[in-house]
Amino acid sequence: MALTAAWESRGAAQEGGGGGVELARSGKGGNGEERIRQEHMFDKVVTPSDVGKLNRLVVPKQFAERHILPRLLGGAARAACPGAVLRFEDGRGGGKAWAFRFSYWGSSQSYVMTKGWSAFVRDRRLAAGDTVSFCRAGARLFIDCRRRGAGIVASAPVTRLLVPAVVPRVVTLMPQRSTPSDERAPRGRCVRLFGVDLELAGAQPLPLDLQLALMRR
Amino acid sequence: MALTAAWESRGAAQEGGGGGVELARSGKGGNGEERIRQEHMFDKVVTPSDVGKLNRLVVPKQFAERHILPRLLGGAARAACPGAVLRFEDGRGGGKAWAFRFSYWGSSQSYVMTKGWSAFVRDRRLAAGDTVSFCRAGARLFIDCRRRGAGIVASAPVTRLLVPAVVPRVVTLMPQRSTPSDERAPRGRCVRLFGVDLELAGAQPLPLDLQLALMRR
DNA sequence: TGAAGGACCTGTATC
DNA sequence: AGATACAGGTCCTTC
Repeated sequence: MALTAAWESRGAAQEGGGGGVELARSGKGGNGEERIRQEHMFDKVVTPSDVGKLNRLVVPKQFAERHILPRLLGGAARAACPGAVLRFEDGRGGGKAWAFRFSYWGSSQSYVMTKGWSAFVRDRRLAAGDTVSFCRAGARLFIDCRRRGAGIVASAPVTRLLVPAVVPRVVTLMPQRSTPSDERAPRGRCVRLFGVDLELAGAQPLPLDLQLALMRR
Repeated sequence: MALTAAWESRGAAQEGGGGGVELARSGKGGNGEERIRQEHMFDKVVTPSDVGKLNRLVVPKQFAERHILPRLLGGAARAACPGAVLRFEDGRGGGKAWAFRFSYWGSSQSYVMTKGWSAFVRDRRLAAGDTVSFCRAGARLFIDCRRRGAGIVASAPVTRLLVPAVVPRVVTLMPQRSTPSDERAPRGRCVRLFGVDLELAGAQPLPLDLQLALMRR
């Protein structure tokens, strides 16, 4: 089965288009630096199940059907793509990337990211109440997260501007976890999300920006 | 886990050789009676999953690769035989036989018996902690089981002798199940296992002793 | 409809 | 410490 479909830029990639964000990051600079026009796709405040033993993230149907499915097989629907793999670059930069199997569970009529998801949860120490955020820049996908309480109210329309680098602290309604914070990404950095250009640490720009690989069978 | 003997008569099939067992059973006699030289292959103390809803028995890799795979397709390995059916005669005699689908699950890199296994579990009222025992005699395969606590210490070398007809009771470390014992095969008979000749009740000697049928795909 | 079967996945223990 | 084995799960199709 050929999953060719281009995730291509329909709006944001047009110059000066609608929701694109273009910022330069003055970071480690060098030849790895690159301007990236990013478009926010969606946030989700993860549930206990999303970060628990079920090893899956339920993807809101709207997001799945509006942003992911149309790109798979050029509009062919559920049955056609039983097991696609989506590759997301780490929103913090550093060249790390995450691959998630994206599929539809007919029994619960929901879209999920399964294989690979638990690794992200572990690595980022994601906990219930935290927010994962998905973004794209052209054909490249990005994922990042922020802690609960570090929130930005995400009520803006699709392809909105991303979070500012500095945000007001809000009241924490849920008890803080016991995990030592120094084991996590610093909160300031986490909040920054996709609002800035990503530093490309690796030399090569990762040949496959959006890797849609059908898994065996 | 003691993974013992070669499938082939390396020692046992030679006359008077090492591990072969040859006993006459004076039972129902008649023309169905037959002497069978049996060679023990392997035991497994079944886990809750092996007898639960998963409907599969995980076959220890060593046993699968050393005793089963070489016989399938003349040594062709995993990819070549994705779904074979192994036929085992019931170790208690009576002409009953069990067919199990034998396959390899690449995702967990483990060998399993699937289709047909749950029927055996039900029929023999196999429970976690019980032991299933696989044996062969020439090209014929046999399966039997014994209750936990009725154990024989299986620490003998390859192609060891099988269990004696009478064994000392050993201390039962695990609590006895509540299942009434009269619903099961008598313990004495069960313990006997393959240590005696099998009575062939059926008229025809079952045309295919070792049935290796490749299934679809 | 439900149970069985088939393929897939993952954490844990172990080597 | 990385790789492996496997116990215990998932969903989904078939019957």
